[in-house]
This record gives sequence, C-alpha cells and structure tokens, in this order.
Amino acid sequence: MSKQELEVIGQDAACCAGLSAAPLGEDRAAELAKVFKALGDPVRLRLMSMIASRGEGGEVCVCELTPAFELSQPTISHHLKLLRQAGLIDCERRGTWVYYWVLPGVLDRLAAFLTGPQTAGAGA
Amino acid sequence: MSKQELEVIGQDAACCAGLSAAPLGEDRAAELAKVFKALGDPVRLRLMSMIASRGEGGEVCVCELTPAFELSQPTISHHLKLLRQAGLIDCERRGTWVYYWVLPGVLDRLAAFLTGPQTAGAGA
DNA sequence: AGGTTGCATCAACGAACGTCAATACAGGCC
DNA sequence: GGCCTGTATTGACGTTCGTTGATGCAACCT
Repeated sequence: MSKQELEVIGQDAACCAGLSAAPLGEDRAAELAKVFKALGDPVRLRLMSMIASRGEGGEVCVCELTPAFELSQPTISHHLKLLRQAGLIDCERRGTWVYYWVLPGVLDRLAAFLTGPQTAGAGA
Repeated sequence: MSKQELEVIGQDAACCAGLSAAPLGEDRAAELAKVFKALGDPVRLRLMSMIASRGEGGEVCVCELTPAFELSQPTISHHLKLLRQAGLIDCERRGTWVYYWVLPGVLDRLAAFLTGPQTAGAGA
C-alpha cells in the first residue's frame, strides 16, 4: 500500500537544479509537472493542508478527512491516491482505519526548486 | 496586455498562513490551486523555467520560446496566457516582438507557502 | 497603399479529469 | 460463521484541458 509513488523531488542536491537555474529538460519537466498538477486541485490542496498541519511525523485518519468535504467517500479516496502517486504523501492501514502523512522533506524540496539555489540549511 | 492576473500569492505576510500552518479554507485553496495547476503542465513548467532563467528583471522574447517546442505557435501562446492569468508572469509588446518576464517575488512567495513560516530573510 | 512577419484569438476535436453510485475488499465484533 | 463499519476500486457520466488550422490584429518595410 505504499509502493507506487514517484520520488521526483528526492534527487540529490547536485542534480536538483531549480526552476531558475537552467531551462529544465523535457523529462524532468514532465516529472515535476505531475507533482504540481497533484497540488493543482482545491480539494487535494486542502487535503494536503489538513495532513501537513499535523506537523512532522503527524498522521491523519481518513475518517477525519472525508467529512470535511461535501464530496462522496470514493472521491476523497481518489484524490488521496493521486497525492500518493505524486510522491507527496503515504499511508498505512492500522486495524480498521487508514492513516496518511506527508512524506518528510517533500515540501521543502519543492520549495527549494522554486526559489533556486538558496542553499537551505538541511545539508545531507 | 497586463491586466488580468490573479495576485493570489501577493497577500501580506499576516494572512499568508502556509500549507502546514492551518487547514486552508475553501476560497484560498481554490485560488492557490489555480497557481499550482498553471505549473502542472510540462510545457508551462519549461516555459516558466526558460523565462525565470533570465534572472531578476530578465525578459524573453516569444520568438525565442516558440521554436524550443515541437508545438504550434497558438499552443505556446495559449500556455503563456494561462501562466499570465495565474499571476506568474507578465508581458509587454515592444515593436514587433512581445517579451515575457516572471513577476518579481512570486516564486519566493509560493515557496514560502510550501515550507511554512520560515521567516525568510527578505522582510518587507 | 500593399505585402510581410510576429503574436493573439477563435472554433473544433480528442484526451484527460473530477465526480458519483455500485461494488469489492479488509478488519472488528457478535 | 455472519454482520457491520471503514476504505479502495470499478464503470460511467459531464466537464475541462491541450492541441491544432484558420483567422485576426499590430507593427515594420518598401
């Protein structure tokens, strides 16, 4: 249940050029576009926000997410799947319920891509 | 030719909560989703990259952008229009040619939205 | 004026997307 | 076992999106 994400944002710092660094090749543009497209829907953006609001290591049960929208349960499940396939979140089933969390560092790497070579503190 | 962008990312720091700060309201989610959706296409992402690569205050002529893709000229024009409507870029006609540039600060504000209240150095 | 070049707009098409009702699957409880 | 709850998947529908050829508009050049 957690083996189909992209891992686009997770490249090493060396190859992670950034939007403004150089004219972005076709392949990398296609991969990154999937991530932005995943965030390009109001419902998915709110889902991301609700999950991310739990902070590092925080989780949210689907049973808390679904009632926050005036949408059917399959629709929410579909959006969560897209966010997962974009490599933004992951999930785990625990008993009856399924919990989602934001993959660590993804948002920071995305932000770093937008701002260019800002040499963020978290060196690896 | 430059009067229909959004201005979604340009809110004051006070009301610019960030993705992880709190569960994002419906309206703001809808506005921000438009920006991410604009970036959620490989062609538009490459266009943004090509324009942003010119740096602060840099411009690119459409006549340089179009031949970089194996797409018709109307298609490129269409994508540029979407980027402009998303409040990411602007343009100006000078003589025969039209020049595009990235609206200053937009990428930084978008990045700040993703990383949360990181108190970036450029306080205003 | 007429002709040419650069870019935007229009109208139309197929493909992808967001949504739902119905159904299937997983786990707890009796 | 059988039933119930929580979540994912399927199949179908209408809408939006990406693309194109045709056309329109603006600016230069004789």
